[in-house]
Amino acid sequence: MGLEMGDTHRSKPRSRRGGVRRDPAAATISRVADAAGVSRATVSRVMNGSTTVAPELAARVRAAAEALNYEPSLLARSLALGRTSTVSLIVPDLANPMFQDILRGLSTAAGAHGHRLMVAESNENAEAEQILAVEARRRSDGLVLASSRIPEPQLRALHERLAPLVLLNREIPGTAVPSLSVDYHAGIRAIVAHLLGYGHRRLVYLAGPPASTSNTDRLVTLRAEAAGSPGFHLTELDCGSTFETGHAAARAVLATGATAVVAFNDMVAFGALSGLHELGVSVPGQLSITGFDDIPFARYTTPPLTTASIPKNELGRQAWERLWALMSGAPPGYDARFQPRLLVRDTTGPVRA
Amino acid sequence: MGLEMGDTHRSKPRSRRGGVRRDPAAATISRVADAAGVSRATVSRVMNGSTTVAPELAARVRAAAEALNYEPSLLARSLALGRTSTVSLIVPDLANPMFQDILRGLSTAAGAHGHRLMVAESNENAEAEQILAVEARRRSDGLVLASSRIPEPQLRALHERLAPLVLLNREIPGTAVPSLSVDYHAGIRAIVAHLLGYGHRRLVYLAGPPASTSNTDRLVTLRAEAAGSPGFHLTELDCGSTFETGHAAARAVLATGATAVVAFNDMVAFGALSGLHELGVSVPGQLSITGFDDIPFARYTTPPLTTASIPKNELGRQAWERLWALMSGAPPGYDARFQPRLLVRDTTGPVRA
DNA sequence: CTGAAAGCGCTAACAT
DNA sequence: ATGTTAGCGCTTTCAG
Repeated sequence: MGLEMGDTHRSKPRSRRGGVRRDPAAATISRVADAAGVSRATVSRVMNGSTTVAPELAARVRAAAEALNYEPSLLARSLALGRTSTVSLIVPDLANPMFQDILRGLSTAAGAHGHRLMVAESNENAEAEQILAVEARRRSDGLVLASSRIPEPQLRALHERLAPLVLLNREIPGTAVPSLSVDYHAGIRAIVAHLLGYGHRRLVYLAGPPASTSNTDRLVTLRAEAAGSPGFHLTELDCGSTFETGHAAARAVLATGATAVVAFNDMVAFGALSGLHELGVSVPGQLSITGFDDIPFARYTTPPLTTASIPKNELGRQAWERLWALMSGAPPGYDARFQPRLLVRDTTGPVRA
Repeated sequence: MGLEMGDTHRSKPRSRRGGVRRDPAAATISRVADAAGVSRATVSRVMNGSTTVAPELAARVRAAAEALNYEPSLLARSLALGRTSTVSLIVPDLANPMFQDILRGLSTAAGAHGHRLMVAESNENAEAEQILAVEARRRSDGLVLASSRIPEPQLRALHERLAPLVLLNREIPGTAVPSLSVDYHAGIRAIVAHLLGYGHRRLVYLAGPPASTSNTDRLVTLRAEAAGSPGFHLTELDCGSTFETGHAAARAVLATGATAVVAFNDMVAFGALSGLHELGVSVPGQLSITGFDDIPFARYTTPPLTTASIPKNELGRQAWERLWALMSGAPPGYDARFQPRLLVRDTTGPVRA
């Protein structure tokens, strides 16, 4: 099949200057072209399935590629094409199932369109997140920021450099950055109404990370509700967003004398539940607990957790849709604010007489 | 500061051929060079912190870069350098906390060395995994395959194309591919001994995905133990690796008449626990249950799950070390097989009289 | 210390 | 239908 190597495409001697070739034996488009006795353009055409190549030539090219174990460099291809077919996602905490679900939704949707996903975790650190965001964006064609902890001014200053950008649980008012979020206000109202209906009047809120805007949302609504309902007493406890912080807060919760605890999210609720259990407190007998997010484990705890469910996977999926639209110059969909669905399970009950 | 634009570095007119520039206004090294009145080489030197540049020139370059909002193209840089500073991870199931922990360990370690992580999920599909693996590898400098479901022959055929490659919970005997794994045999033996000590003689194994080699390991040991202990009766139930499958298996578990269930992993154990709970079965009163992995939730279930703990984060961290060694031409560390630690919690107890 | 030029591997407009 | 060539944006050797 005449697969000998030549150098017909390199008029000047290859003097091993410039960039570093990793594997000197690696097959390149030029080698394949030489081996098949065609031009690189033809090889490129064949590799990309162009129909305008004579069957015989195409066969020769394929044989050469096969023989040389040729695999086009995606890097070079990306550079030439101006796109990487990769998008990035940044989350505050990979350990949180909530973000993992978003990750899955995004990964799946992007994958279905031939795109890969790059992930990075900011560890709840706003500084780190900014660096990561810029770098991640530079390595890919688009970026999704989930529950970004970046303060508004910085985010506002940054958003143009990050475009195409999609925000999850965050928005930049006055800009066209697509945003998908959850109506935490509504979720909290539903939780409070549920608790009030059971006769609870003394609630304690296990607050999440201060940089979390959704924590602020919850707080604002909680305070408003407390202010609006006579006899409704609210205590706020700084907590965090993890099992551990929820678990550690058990004793403090007890000390407040509250009859119901509204946890920042399911992880915290789960931790508190466990901590309370260790202290011999029965739930919901002595104390009611609510979570937020409805992570997969929530329905399997004992007792199953009352929580506000949000469409995590959908958030990821739709983030992809918005991003894809942005990347292809189409109009992104309208911003959406998903309404949480209250799932009354067994960690809440009537207040003890 | 003389930041006007010029075209001194383009002898031929830029006729907008070849590759597609995404953003025509984007700052490139050439523009910065022109603006600063220096060569691209100098800009490159400055951007990469070379000390051999005259302070005055360096300042001019920095000013120009700043003014133009210049950000070097990581893509072009990667092409020239021959490396992407990115590594990839492929897991069967992103929903499994076990893999998420590995992901975190790897992500953190890689990040600390200035590398980014790319993830893909094979959804327990061996075919998809092979495609993903090859592509992921082509986009990055190295690959980690976690609990790969790729059959041995294919994996063996593929491993050279995937190098630098590190395997987690999998190995290719006879090759030099670094492998980090868990001694499932030992873990299962510890679990069985624990159960036998409580007087259990009829066990049921909730089997994981058939393609999982670690499932095979568990099975082999379980059968050996059963064969070696008179009176020890083992039933095998095909199950899977998720909550749902564990939950769905509850009734079947009961039907076996076993007094203890050995679940493939914590997720399955958790699902079974929940399913049994719904059927009014008390654990460990009527039935004992064990998991495997010790995912974060395991200690928070009610009752807390008896399981075999494995160093998930460490697996990710060390995977990075091996990969990094491979990529830098250093000898990778020795293969390691971590010994699970049995964590006796409250889902196991004496067999009912 | 700086610049010129070759090179990384691929794509696509243009010409034949 | 195929080849030629310019170009993607950066790095690095070499010469001065």
